[in-house]
Amino acid sequence: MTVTTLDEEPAVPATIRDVARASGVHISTVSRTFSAPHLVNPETRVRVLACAEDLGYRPNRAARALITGRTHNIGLIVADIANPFFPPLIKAAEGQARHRDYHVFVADTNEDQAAEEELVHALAKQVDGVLLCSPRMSNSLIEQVSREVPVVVINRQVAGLPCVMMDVGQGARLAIEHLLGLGHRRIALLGGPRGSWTNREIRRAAVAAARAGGAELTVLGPNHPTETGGGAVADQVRRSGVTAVLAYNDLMAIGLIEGLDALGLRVPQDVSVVGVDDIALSRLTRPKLTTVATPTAAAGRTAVDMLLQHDSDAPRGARGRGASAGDHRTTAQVMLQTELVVRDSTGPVPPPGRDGTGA
Amino acid sequence: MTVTTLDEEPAVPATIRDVARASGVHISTVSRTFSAPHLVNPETRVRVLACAEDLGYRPNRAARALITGRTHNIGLIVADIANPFFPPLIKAAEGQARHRDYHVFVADTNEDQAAEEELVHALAKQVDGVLLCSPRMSNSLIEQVSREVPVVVINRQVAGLPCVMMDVGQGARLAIEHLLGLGHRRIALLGGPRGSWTNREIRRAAVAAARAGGAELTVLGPNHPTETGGGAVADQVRRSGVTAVLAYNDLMAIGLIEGLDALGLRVPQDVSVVGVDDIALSRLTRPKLTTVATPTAAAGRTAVDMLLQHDSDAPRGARGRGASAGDHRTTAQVMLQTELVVRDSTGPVPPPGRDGTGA
DNA sequence: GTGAAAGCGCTAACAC
DNA sequence: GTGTTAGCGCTTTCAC
Repeated sequence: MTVTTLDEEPAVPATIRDVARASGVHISTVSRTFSAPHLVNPETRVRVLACAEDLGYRPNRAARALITGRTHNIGLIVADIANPFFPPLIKAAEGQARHRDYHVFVADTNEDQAAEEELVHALAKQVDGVLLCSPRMSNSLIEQVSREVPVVVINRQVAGLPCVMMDVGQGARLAIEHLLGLGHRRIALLGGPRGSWTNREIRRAAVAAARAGGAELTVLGPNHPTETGGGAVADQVRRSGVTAVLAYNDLMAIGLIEGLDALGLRVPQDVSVVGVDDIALSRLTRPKLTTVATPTAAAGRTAVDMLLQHDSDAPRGARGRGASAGDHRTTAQVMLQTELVVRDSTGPVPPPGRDGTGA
Repeated sequence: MTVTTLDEEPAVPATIRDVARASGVHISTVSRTFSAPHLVNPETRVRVLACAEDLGYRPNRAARALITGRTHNIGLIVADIANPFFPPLIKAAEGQARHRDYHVFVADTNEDQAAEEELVHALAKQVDGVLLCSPRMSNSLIEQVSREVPVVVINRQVAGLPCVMMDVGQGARLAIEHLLGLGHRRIALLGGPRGSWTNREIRRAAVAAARAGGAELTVLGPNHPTETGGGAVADQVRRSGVTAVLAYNDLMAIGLIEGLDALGLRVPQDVSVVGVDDIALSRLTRPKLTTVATPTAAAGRTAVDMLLQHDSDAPRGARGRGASAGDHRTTAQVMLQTELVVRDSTGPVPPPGRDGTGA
């Protein structure tokens, strides 16, 4: 009358108890076989392992996490996975995490602040830490989140929290100086999304560099940081009469070039355009894009390292209560260098009066 | 001598017990307040909710999953997140999942079959189902995985498993017919990665269409499905003397165009090139790419729907043992239509002897 | 080296 | 409508 388990494929995953029963030991011995093999008699170990293999047993990481407090997962929240800026960062983070036996869960917020907040809370208990990439949240919200789960912020500076930044300010300065060197004196800055730290940094540096060079800088924006967003301002750029544009990112720069093209303006003959990011795409368009290269892969790796630096520490939550998310970890702030890559989308300032905009 | 919890920010996340203590009810009442609010007295409910809010309590989804058997997460495994083909699919899947109160965890396998297998196992217990996108695994491995966790396969046909496919075969046929119509009779097919179902479908259809049109089809490959992979065969294409190429995907097509350009061959004047996927990028290159558009967003949405169609069913594993991963769900197989988008990378066959390759 | 027992945070019968 | 109890799959003292 009892239902016996036949030697078939398991309809339901085997648990630690099934393995214990099959190998004739207590469940704690099975547990040890997987989490502390050296504590178990070699003979017992091979027997247990054989039975486990046989039953297709795999430790349930979620159950383990409930007691150890460590899931061996890390969360990575990005604004827009379709923006080619992010994938290299994601891949680098995944690679680095894998080396340390961690898995990365990626979540996309669609550039939406509310989604961002909701996601980070949903992830909080399922991961040992979260990489917040280019967050659009307010600083205070980020701080609040960081009390719930360890956080490393990428592409933003938040006091008291570990941050990995790329020096886009320096990059923007180099870009402006490059344009000044080509003779440009009327320059536009294509602003990015509201709430973006990167955007603020670029603007601050660009404004300063332009002023220092005696150039006039027009700020256009905020804009959606996509090709569409860049294309949408082409007409505005034309009317503004500038001879050069620094865009918030490559996608916008490329969209702008397309848009200008449709209006009959050539890049770089009529207008010079500089992007930021150096996404793979920027080498594939015609003209190839002059841009500020950001070390995205390095940022991903560094962020993972910073998050996992206390890997061997006491667990958070559960048994090992005490270690608050943010405290006692060195809250290092790392600034990675950027560089200007000059390609074909920038050129000498056109002779005055060359098109209808006057000079 | 006892450490009392002060009214400070929680150093450790509040549990259901903390809320119970604070609101003077039993933990099961707190539980009900969150998972079945209608079963609890409105007055009690508001009190509990207030305390919960106060303590910053959030139900631990992992602990809940342990008992309900449902995590409200779904896993999405892709070959290469940096391939622009995937992000639209990912975003669509995420959007659809969110509507049903599910979260999507994305994992990247780096086109590596072993990583793919490892990842799917690691994910299995943390999600209610897995979307296997363009898997490189063998069919038998996929079937094995599907006994561990519900699976929906995207971009591949596996007997007995729910699949969402895009009819790239039809697309390839249209592409070849388009080239035939332009007078091309010597055509190359740039093969994609080994183990790709899409690759096999394209080849099968292209070979058939070419034969039917009396054209000669040279198959080149397998190749890595990236720009680099496409650029690497440019010389081979030139030497083969073909006048048109159908590439496994847009990335390879774009890489090939770059490579041909470097060899002094113009597209489409000297060689016509067709891609597959219609990634956003294909509209941004010069020449704009003629390509087979695949409904990636629809595929993502459909796959989520298929995975979640038994949403309200008994839980898998845990208490509700019995429902095996793959059984009793309608294993529908959906084939989504594709279409040919003609842009600027294809043109009439060049006059014979136009370049050194002869005719 | 191994077993017994407690318990992680939570839900789900079942009483009352 | 609420409390009691058992237990999800696992780890971790503590004995022996």
